[in-house]
Amino acid sequence: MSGIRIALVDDHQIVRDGLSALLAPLKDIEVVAQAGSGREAVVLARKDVADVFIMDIAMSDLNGLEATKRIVAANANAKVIMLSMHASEEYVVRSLQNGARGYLVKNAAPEELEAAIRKVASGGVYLSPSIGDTMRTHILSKSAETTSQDTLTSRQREILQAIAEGSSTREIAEILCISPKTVETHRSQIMQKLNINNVPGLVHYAIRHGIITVD
Amino acid sequence: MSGIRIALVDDHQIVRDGLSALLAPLKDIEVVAQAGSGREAVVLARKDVADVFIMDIAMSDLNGLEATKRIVAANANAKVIMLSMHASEEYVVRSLQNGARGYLVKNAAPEELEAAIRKVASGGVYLSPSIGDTMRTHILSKSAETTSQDTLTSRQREILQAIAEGSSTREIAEILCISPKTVETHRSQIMQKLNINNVPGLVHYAIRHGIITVD
DNA sequence: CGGTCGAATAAGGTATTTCCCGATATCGAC
DNA sequence: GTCGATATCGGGAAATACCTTATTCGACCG
Repeated sequence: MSGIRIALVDDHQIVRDGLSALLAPLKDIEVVAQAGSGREAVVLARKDVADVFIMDIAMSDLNGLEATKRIVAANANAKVIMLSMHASEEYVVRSLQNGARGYLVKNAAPEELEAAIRKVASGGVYLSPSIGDTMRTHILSKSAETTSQDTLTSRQREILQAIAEGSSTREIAEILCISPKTVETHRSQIMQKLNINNVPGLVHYAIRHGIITVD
Repeated sequence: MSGIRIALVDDHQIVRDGLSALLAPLKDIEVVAQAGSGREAVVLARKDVADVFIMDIAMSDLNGLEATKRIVAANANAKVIMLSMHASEEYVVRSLQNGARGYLVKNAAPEELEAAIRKVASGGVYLSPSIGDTMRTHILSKSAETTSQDTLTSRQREILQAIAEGSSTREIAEILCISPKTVETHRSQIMQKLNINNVPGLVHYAIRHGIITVD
């Protein structure tokens, strides 16, 4: 292997460029692509342009968790490292469940980034040191767990995210290239599944389950 | 002046390091300090260690707006460039009101960062190009402008809370013993004041401002 | 292999809600 | 004492939601 090919996924260009600059001195690590959204990242994964995806967990158009799931589904070679502001247990667990191989909190030292990339590229799993305690408590408390399965399908989560971010039915239909009627149907099915019957309730659910973030 | 001294303020070290790496090639611009919180930044300002502060607007311990106000109060020489994810009119106006000299959206090109630093260091004001339209609409749409203050009346807060908690227009009307029409009027006036035009947006606002809680 | 089931897509028709206009009364400020 | 902001309502057009039904497609199962 001549080098490790990296794709940066974050909806802020300045963050991407910053990461890119951080990685530039490392000769065998090359940033070969950038994506400003989850959707773009999935396209990159299909083309197999990169070995490791460094992905912000919170993005507006298709969030990092969902994007990760699709990336690993689209390309078994692709490894994903999640970048997050939170060391929240739920995010970590969900990231790993969705196929991520690494989880870095954003206030990690830059050396961690390199370490994570090398570990993940060689087939390992890397978690920020600050994750340790979180995970331990998680595993211990896992006895009565029942896997907090959201019964939502990925399509439903996608639509829920858009709704909770404030997109109108029509806008969602246009973005996803489906009929507004279909979006309505999805919305009602989501509401029925979750037993929620108003939009604010959906927003609360989405926030609690990390589908969107409010900061 | 031998060079421009920069202080980076962001609560994520990896973002600070990224910015630092971006600025490293510029020989007359030197990053002399970093702060991981607004409070630390204020301390730096008192010591007069930097000419220009590059500050994330969203920080947990003391947000960028408040920190900016204290920095310019503590050191008249200090200039502040806000870094934000949003081109929101409100943030821009509040930033400038609080004494910031520049406003950059995070998905700006890296060249913008340099341009902003030089402009601000020489006493000017720099706004991201994408701010132009925002500001123009702001000035136009507010001929009778009085204030861009988001000070909702207590009645408006009351209604906003109910909306954000999931009550329908009709339900709110019944609870408050007023006409649904009145509730509608309140809602539109709230939306107009806050420049938000959908219910999820109101929910986000209410959460951010502690009018409701999600946890 | 045929059947069923869940998921995604969509349409039609009715009910409800929003949106845009306007209106009135109060109340504090200048 | 007028002016602006607030709080209260209504009419009517436009948009949206809600309910029901339907088709397609892959998966799974006996």
